[in-house]
Amino acid sequence: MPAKGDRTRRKIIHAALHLFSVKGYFHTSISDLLQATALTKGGLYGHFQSKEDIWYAVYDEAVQIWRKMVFQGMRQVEDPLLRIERTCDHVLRRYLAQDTFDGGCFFVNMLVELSGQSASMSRHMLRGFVGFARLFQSWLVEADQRGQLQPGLDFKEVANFLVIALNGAATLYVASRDKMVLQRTAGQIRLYIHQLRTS
Amino acid sequence: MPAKGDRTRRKIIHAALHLFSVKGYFHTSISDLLQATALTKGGLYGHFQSKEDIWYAVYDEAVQIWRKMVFQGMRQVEDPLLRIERTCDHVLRRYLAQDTFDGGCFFVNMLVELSGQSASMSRHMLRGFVGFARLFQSWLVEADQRGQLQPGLDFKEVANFLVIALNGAATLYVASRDKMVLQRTAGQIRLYIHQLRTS
DNA sequence: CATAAAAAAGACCAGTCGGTCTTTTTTTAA
DNA sequence: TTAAAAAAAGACCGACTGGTCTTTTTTATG
Repeated sequence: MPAKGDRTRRKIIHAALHLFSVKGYFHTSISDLLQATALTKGGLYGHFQSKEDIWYAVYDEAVQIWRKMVFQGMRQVEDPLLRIERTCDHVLRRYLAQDTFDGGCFFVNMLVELSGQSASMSRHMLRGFVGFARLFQSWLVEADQRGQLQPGLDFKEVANFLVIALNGAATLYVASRDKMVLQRTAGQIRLYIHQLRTS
Repeated sequence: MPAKGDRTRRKIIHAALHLFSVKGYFHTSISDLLQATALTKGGLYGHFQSKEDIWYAVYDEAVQIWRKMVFQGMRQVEDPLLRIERTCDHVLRRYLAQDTFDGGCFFVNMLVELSGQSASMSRHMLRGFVGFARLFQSWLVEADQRGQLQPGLDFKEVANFLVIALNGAATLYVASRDKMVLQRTAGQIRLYIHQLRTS
């Protein structure tokens, strides 16, 4: 079983993850990738068929890292509303504030850049965002079954709004590099979630 | 007074505004611009010194259009909280939902794409976003002076959160093209603002 | 209508783009 | 240690990048 190839492949993926995050997909050239990996064209194209191919591998890797950061220890949190609050907090104060990928949020950056450019790539990402919203929605349903929620709430709308707030924070943070943006957002999201509770 | 030149200049700006919105700044080539304006290099570079020059002109134009759409009739609204609500609604249901520039929100798209690429361009835009947040903040102060707000609110934080929510809606809308995203966000923002009121 | 100035044309530039292909080197396993 | 396979090298490709510059055409004005 060849081991060297896997290592190189991973090296490419991580270099690309960093570059795509910071420079964007289109503005990252193959030469940038070659420089970052100390490879040549032959070396790189032996592992991937195309730039787009690299992107899909990068996306998968990014999802794995993101999941690990954001949902860590979340199974033990029994209160579903607290789980939502903590998850949002992890997105803002861990994933974003610790500059996991540099260049802000890989997913939001790519979503904005690739929408209208590559139908398949943006569809791919959109599925991720929708899945995230649906997870929040299921936790809201869970909270409702426990009688924790105010009556008359539209769960889908609330879940959507949370994802949107996180996305918005990522856009403003990437430009300002001001961690206050993240803290303020975390504060308001907590407030918002508290107001969903039965008073 | 030459009139033809101005018309061509405007034609370039509008074509670029559309292309930058849909394809992004880097992914829009000068040839794209030439094709869209039916000009040649000589014609285009007679009006602008560089691609970046075009961008700055496009930005100014975009701001003008955005302002007109979003703040229309807002001076007559005396209740500052209602003014905030209406402005957010205009951003979502007019500016975004009517696909003013195609490709979602020009400002958010550019902010994400150009952050970390061009310090001057992203600083330029960031100033716009900060100004928008400050406007909300001043309206919140106004509302507070009228005794309309709950005690203990952080105006800066609230203003920031509103801008962030609008930004987030733009990112999700550009990818999904689902107007429900905008309606849901409008609903939640209204709810959020209502909860700021003295109960 | 003539003329000066503005506008547009388009050939040209060096550099870069993503990608291919043959050759060489390195790694792996017998 | 050697042979097969995997990995990497790097020359090469056509297309395209943003931008310059001289020439031609169009426009506005006396």
